[in-house]
Amino acid sequence: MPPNNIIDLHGLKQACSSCSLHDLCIPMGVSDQELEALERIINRRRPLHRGDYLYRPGDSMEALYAVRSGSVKTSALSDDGQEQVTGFHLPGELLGLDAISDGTHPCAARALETTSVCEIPFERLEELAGRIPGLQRQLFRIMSREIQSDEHLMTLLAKKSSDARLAAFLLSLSSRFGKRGFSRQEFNLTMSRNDISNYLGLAVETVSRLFTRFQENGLLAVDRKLVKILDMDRLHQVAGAQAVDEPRSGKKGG
Amino acid sequence: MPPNNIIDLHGLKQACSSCSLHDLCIPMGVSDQELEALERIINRRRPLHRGDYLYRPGDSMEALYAVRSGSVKTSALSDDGQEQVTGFHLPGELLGLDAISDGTHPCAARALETTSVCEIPFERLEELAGRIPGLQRQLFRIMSREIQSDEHLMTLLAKKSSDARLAAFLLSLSSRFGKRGFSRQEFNLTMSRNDISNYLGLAVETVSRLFTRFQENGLLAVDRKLVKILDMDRLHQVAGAQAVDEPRSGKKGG
DNA sequence: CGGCTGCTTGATTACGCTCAAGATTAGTGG
DNA sequence: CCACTAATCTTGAGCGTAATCAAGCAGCCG
Repeated sequence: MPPNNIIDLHGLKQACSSCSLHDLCIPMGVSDQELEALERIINRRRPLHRGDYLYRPGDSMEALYAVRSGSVKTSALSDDGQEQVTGFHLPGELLGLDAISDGTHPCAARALETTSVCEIPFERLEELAGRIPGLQRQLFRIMSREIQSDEHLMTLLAKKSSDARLAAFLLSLSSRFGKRGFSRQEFNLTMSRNDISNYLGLAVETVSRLFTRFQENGLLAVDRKLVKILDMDRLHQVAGAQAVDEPRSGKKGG
Repeated sequence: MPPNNIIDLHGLKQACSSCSLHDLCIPMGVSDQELEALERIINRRRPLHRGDYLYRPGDSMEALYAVRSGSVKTSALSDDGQEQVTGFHLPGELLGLDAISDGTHPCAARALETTSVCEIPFERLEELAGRIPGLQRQLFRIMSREIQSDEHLMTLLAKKSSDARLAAFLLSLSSRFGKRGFSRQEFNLTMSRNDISNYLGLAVETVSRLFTRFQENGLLAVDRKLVKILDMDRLHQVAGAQAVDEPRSGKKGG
């Protein structure tokens, strides 16, 4: 008989142990035996299509979600009702951590492309974490990392010029793609220019102009959604300092 | 004999059960019995003076800290070496959550005034959390709340005008002081204008001008560090929408 | 093929920054 | 307690970056 610790929905098996995201996702630092217990509580959700909501603000939080493939955007509504994109999530990343405190999702999560996720019922995860120290620790670590990266983004928004923001954004994507075994030089932006600008606290027009300028300056080759990083070093410089970009005309970046 | 679950350092007893911050701090949602176990691992630190570091970036993280009295500012160094203030922490708030993932503090924590903190050795806290479900849950909640409030700040930095930022900042302080039993209308800013401007992603001069304008418009009465909120409703309006402030000259807020 | 949405480009505006100087406060030592 | 210094804060003038407004272009859907 089929082992029922491997749930088989929609004709696809899933198992953390064989998952390529093992090193990035929850299982990291958990023994094989403990992994089985974790696998037993995880459900596989039907794949989401572009634009589908994984959850909406106000939805009660029953589970965390780990992205398996595809990508997801999370966004909050500010007091005055406008959207603020709070993050883009790649395979191996955990969604819904901000909902634990209230038991209700403060954010929306929407698929940017065809996306599949693992659903991890939170109560059972909590219970398991109490019994498996390595799992508890890993959850603390993941949440801590989230806080750290939020602080990083705060710094970006508070202190950096528009070109530094976009450069840092591209480098972050590059690095995350690299960790997942994809190219660090060339990748597809699954989100719209609008999403990017929203996330970075800029106007769409500014982001569009920046892509053009980065391309003119030989930092990137951009073809619609496809981005090729041509000069990683200079991109790092642009991301680090403020407007150290070097436009061909000699005038200071803007 | 004195119960040795109440540690007595520097002549001061401490006990979570009798602490006025009970409802805000870790103990919330933990039974009396479990509280004793928590109290046993918490150390009391000698009070910090204004400017003292609780920890510095790069310090290894051995403990979390709960503010008991006073206030603390946390700040990170961005790639290009400038300071970014990431938060101001009032009594009952937990510090050091961003250090769990690496075991190293990415931020500095500095006392803004004479401040006392509880030191909570993290390894022992983790171990305890594994045995006390309510404690584990409360820790997840606290970290989740931190993520949520970071997202809120991201929205502030990405979308709001300068006056909305300052208004939101003051309202946040007001609400937090209120929860601690202090006045919501009148309080002291323990941080410098520089710290505020840094935190809000503005120039010092802008913050200074905003205080002046808020006062001219009858929103606040400001006397150096002392702030009195005169019109809470309009301050909320300013914080919510962008530049809905109504300067006497009739020109739109800027 | 037509209508739509998303993206790009241009012109102009404005918000908040920078630079600069002066005022007030806090800190220090006689 | 007061004088002196240093730091913080306030105010003003001018500028620059990115937003806004406006139009045209390209890709994508039915």
